[in-house]
This record gives sequence, C-alpha cells and structure tokens, in this order.
Amino acid sequence: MYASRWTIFSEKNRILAANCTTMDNLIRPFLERYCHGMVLTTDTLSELENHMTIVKYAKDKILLAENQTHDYAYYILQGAARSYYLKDGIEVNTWFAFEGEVIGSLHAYNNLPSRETVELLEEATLVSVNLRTLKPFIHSNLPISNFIRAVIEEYAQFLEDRLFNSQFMSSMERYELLLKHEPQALQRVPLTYIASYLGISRETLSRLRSK
Amino acid sequence: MYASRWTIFSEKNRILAANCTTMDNLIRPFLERYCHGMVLTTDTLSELENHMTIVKYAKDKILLAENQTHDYAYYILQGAARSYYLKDGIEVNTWFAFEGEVIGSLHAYNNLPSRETVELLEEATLVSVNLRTLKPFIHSNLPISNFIRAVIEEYAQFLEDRLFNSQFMSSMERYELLLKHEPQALQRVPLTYIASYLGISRETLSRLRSK
DNA sequence: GTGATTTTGTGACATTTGTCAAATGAATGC
DNA sequence: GCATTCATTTGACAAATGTCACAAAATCAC
Repeated sequence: MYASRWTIFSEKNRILAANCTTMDNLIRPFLERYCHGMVLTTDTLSELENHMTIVKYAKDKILLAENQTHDYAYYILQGAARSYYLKDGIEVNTWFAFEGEVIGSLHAYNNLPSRETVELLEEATLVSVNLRTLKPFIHSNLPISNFIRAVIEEYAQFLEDRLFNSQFMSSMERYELLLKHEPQALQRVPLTYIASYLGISRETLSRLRSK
Repeated sequence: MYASRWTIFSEKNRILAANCTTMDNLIRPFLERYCHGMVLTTDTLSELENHMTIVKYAKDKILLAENQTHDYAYYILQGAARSYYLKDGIEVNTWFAFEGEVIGSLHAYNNLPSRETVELLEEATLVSVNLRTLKPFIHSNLPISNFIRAVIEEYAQFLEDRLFNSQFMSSMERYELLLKHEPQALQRVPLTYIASYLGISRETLSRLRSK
C-alpha cells in the first residue's frame, strides 16, 4: 500500500524486514492511536509518512542529549527508554517509556535545547518523526494539525496526571502506582533509577519495598 | 468593531463597561497572545468571539468544582485564583494564577469531571470560553485548530516546566522561584496556601523564610 | 476602637529520610 | 569456574521535616 515510502536506515534492520510483510504494519498503530475517529486520506497518510522512518538502535544509545536541539520525536515500537537530568552532577530520572509511547518534548518541538538526556535502556525499534520537515505542514493542513494536536493533547494529559501524582501522592503511593501502571518497569528498570524517579534514596526505596 | 458581539452577564459589570470603549480591547490581549504571527481573519475572530464572554465574579467564587464536569475555560483579565485538591480531607494547593493566565484543564476540555477545585482569591474579571460550543469548530477550521493548538502547546510547556521544577528543585529553591516569577503571589496568597503548594508544612516554610 | 478570628511565627519533641559504611546477592567477562 | 563488577539490602547515626502546643501579629466584624 504505502509501505514503499518507508526508508529504513538502521544497520540491523534485517530482523525487522523479515518479520513484517509491509512496513505500514509497524507505523499503523502509531497513526491510528491519534486519529480518534478522524479519517486520514491517503494523501494525508502519505504526507505524514514522508516525515517518518523506522530505526533500530542498540542499548545505551542517547536519543536526545542535554543542551542540544533535536529534529526528531520517536514512537516506541519495541524497547525501553529513560530520561534523566544532571543535578549537581547526579542523575535524576524523570520518566521511563515502553512500547506504544512517544518520546519527545515541547523543547525539541520548538527547536529549543533539551534540558534532559534520553537514553535507551534496551535495544529498541522506533518510529522516528522529523519535526523540522513536518512542522510547516501542521499550520497549513487541517488533518495534520488535528493529528498533531491529538498527540500534544495526550502529552499534556500525561503531564497533568504526572504533576497531579507528584503533588498528591507519597513516595510509597507513587511506587505502587508505578507497579500498577507499568509493572514491566520493575523488571526492566534498575531500582536505582526508580528511586531517583520517585525522589527518594535507593536505601529508602529498599526499605519501603521490604514491607 | 466586533464589540457588539460580546454579551455581558455579570451582575457587577458596570465598572467594566465604563472603563472600556469597546469590549474587544479586553479580549484582544488573549487572542493576540496565542496568534504567534498567524493572521486571524475577521470571520475567525467573529467565530471565536461567539464562544467567549466577559464575566466578573466575587472573591471565593468556585470556578471549577471537584468531581464535576465544566463547560468553560477562563482567561484572567484582573484578579487571582488558586486550585486545590482534597487529600484525606486536607486542601493541597496545586497552582495560583494571576492576570494574563489561562484557567482550564484537559479534563474540562475532554468533558471529564475535574479532580481539582478552582477558587477565586480576589474579585476577578475573566474571559469565559465555552468549550462545548467551540470544540466542534476546532476540528473543521484550520485557523481555530492552530489557535487552540497554540493554547494547548503553551499549557503543555507550562506543565513540563512545573514538573521539571517539582522534581529537580528543593522546597527552598522552589520558594525562591515563586518569589522571582510571581512576586505578587507573596502579597496576594496566604502563606498557608504557599506552603501547601510547595509540599511542606506551614512551620517549615516559616522557618525557611526567617533566613 | 475593641474583641474575635485568622494568619503567621517559635519551641520541644517524634518521625522520617538521607548519608555513610559494610554485607549480601546477582550479573558479567575471561 | 572464578574473579570482578554492579545492584540491592541492612545497620547506625545525623539532619531535616512534621506534629503539637502556644504566642504574637495581622485582619475582620461590629
């Protein structure tokens, strides 16, 4: 259908290509998730596709580096990532992301240098979205404007929820919430990072866990 | 110009009407703030105006009540507001807003019940935006879609900043940030609310201040 | 103005959490 | 397999913060 439009530039893409008859099978979950009943025409899909590619990176790859501007946002098809900030030389973890989540920030979107560093926790397969080339179309194309608004709305809702939780919940409650919402986090993310994410020391988390 | 479109339904609106030759002088700062160079045609402005009115409320007025859905968002022309949440029967303050800021949440926008209560700290003059009647136009009108996206983008940026600060800054640093960014807060918001906003007890804030 | 109410500040003490140090457990490389 | 490294747990103590009680100050109502 429109698979031919996908350009693959990962070195290790063979596994990927072998497992999927068409590339659009990979990108479709991303597009459908933010359509919310809107009908995207073939033209709109093609236009969106022009700014997306599928990439595969090894563990520890830095997707976004602190103090640098970035042209891409990512959608995780497979893998896990974390974001952290250096406060007085110490890493403070801000979030973890897994399959089906978007990695991006308004700083990148607005071409401002990133405050945080985003690093892969595992080898990952991602949809890479070129914000620079996509952005001009957002202002002039209604379906794309609506699509991007849906992405940003969900992101803002995510931020609202996180802020709400960080203000109203104790460390223990937030730990339990993480267990409930992302039980996989406990298997895939070191406890040191989780403690830092919760805003408590490793030792305190360890003691909370033993109850 | 297009002042006649404004319907005023505040009981105390006489002062307001007397101070402004045209009502659009009041709404214009709100519209211009989110245009970002976009040109809004007279038609678009008229359409936006159809969903906005100017209202005036007394101190302690509840703008949004917890667990209820709300049809309006607000832009503060004059006055101050606070948002709080009841945690185990205790008020936890989440934010304060002053002139030139928007009062709204994605929960209201998405017709979901509010988790927080928004209350006026002073008598206030507001631009009230009807989300229910405006929303259908967003999806079908590009300039309006872009305008609303600009509002949501700024809101998300605000949330990103707040979340960043709440994770990386100590209570004292966040207190100093509040002093710097909203020095008026100290004059217009009781310290009890500020302590709750910072996530510390009144007593601890009092001790931090005396240094 | 005066008394009542609300807001803010201060001291004593309990609780929580961080810090440092060391031990245990798990994963990795050769 | 064994040594090495990293992650996690546990204990002892110090520092920070919360809680409670009450005093001082400011604000409000009449």
